Amino acid sequence: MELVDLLTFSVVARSGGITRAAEELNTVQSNVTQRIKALEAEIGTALFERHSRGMTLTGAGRRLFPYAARMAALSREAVLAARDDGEPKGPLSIGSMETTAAIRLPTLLAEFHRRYPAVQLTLKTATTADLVASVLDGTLDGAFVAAPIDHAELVATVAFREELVLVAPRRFNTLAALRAGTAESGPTALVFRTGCTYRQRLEQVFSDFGWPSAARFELGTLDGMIGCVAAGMGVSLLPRAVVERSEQRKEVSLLALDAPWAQVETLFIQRRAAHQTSALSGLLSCLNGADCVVAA
Amino acid sequence: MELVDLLTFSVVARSGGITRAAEELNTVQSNVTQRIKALEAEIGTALFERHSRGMTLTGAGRRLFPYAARMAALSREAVLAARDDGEPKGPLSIGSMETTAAIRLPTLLAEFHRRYPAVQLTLKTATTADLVASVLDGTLDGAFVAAPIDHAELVATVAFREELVLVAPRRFNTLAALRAGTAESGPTALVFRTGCTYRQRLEQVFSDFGWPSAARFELGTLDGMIGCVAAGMGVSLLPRAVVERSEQRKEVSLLALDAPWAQVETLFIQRRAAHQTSALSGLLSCLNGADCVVAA
DNA sequence: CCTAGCATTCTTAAAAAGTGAATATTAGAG
DNA sequence: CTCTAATATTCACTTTTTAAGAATGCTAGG
Repeated sequence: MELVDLLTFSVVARSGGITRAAEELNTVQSNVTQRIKALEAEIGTALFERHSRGMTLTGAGRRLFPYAARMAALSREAVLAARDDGEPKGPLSIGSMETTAAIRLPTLLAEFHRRYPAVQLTLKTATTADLVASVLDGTLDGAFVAAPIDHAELVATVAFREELVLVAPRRFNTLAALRAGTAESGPTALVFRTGCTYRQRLEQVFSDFGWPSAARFELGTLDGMIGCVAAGMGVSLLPRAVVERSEQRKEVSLLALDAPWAQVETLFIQRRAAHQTSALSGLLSCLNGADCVVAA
Repeated sequence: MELVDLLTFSVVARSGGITRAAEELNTVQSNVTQRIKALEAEIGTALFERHSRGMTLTGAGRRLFPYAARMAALSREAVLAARDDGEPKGPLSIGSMETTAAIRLPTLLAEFHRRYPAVQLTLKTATTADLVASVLDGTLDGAFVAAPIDHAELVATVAFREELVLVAPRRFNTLAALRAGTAESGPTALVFRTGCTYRQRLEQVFSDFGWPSAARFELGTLDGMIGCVAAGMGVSLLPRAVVERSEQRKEVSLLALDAPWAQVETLFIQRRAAHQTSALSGLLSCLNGADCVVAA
């Protein structure tokens, strides 16, 4: 059994047919058929059920499938480990939640690139659940996700601790004032896109305040959001560090929340079993060394 | 990079030379040379340092080496997982300490074989340290070893709890009598071969009794040992369950020890990451179901 | 009862891997 | 210092494996 066979198997299983798989693998049907047949002969069981509109996995195929992915990931890792002579270089795939990417990573990654210019870093932004899955299957070397993460295969370290504050128009300088000065259903919530943890948190907070059905306004950029708050359009929930400058410029009010609402941790996760590349070590040293962890 | 290449690499690394590796792989030198060269080209680094009397691994080679073993183990496991349809069958490699193999396993394995005749079980006996290593590298599916085992990659379950008792000649019916009736340096210790946990324990007990330099007499069989004790040759340390019959036949005295000396656990260990074969599940169900766990 | 989409089979061409002899390199013996 | 034995490498050649393309067979859906 060779890795090519497993790759072929994997693609056929995913695409559900020899023809589609052949296309994806840039080869012809007959070739794929032979590979699958050889694999089935070697293992001694049918891996697919054939029907006229494609193939589906048998029980044996379903059991084999995860191994194909693991073997592929392991072989990739092996090559990287062999190449990795301690000098951070080569590819490094990192994932991040949207907000962290927007707020925290620019400075971190700039520092990282300054220190280790030979690393080709790619950043993928997605939701926490997606990122966890990607790290687990080896697509990503690591990711910044929202706490809590509790998975036996993952190692998590606290990357950032944020204090979330309500960002309100200047005229509301206390929570009481905000409550008094807005409609029954609450102020408009200015939020990032769905899947963002801060957004979920804001919705919890609003619910706790008795504003479960407050209006939502979705924005894509941090500056836009602060601008909208300053213009009196609504309130938002953001890390204090990010909006402190805006407060000092007297554009907005920052309203502190009770600890359970305010505390939020961003974790950096990586696979427990994986070899830690020098590039990844470099990133972690940037994380720790570059004073990026903001105390709550 | 294919699995064959990694196997070739692995053998060359282990044997330290192309010629020896070629022999082991049943092929010719030139072939191995080509494979290694191709692998090095693909990875982009030299994996071996060539000198006139063979080859040794470079840094990159040393980093790659463990992956070769892991990939091989994973591919073996993949095939077994695919073949395993829930009906215990096929090969199952189990390790055990000598003593456990002699004392506990016969009934357990008989029951196991009765229930699952399609499983081809092989039993390897060795020391705990060896067994742990074998389980970790995938050579064994599981092993019975002496507690404590604390390794992140292993899962351990208590298989047997034994009460160890001093087995003494019939005339010593108390510990005091034994102390009084033997020489200053203590009685002869009848022990299994080195590496056996009960032997270590007996040596600790003797040391605690002030007999650090008592004579040792090494025996290979349990019956021989009991016979020697009965003949008044010395004392031994064995699980109570094993020697109870001998006591009832008034051949020997059983002298209980204080709890810390008497308690000993036999663990069954398996790799955490590994797929649990049906055969292995079957063995575990025998362990739990067959009332093999003797309460302390 | 066709037809379109799919898997399989077969033949042939190409690529890869294996073989064996020749060659180069070097440590150690004489 | 030279020779020898052990070793890796190179090269020409053979065998095996794999890929490609055409042809065949199967089946659901119109």
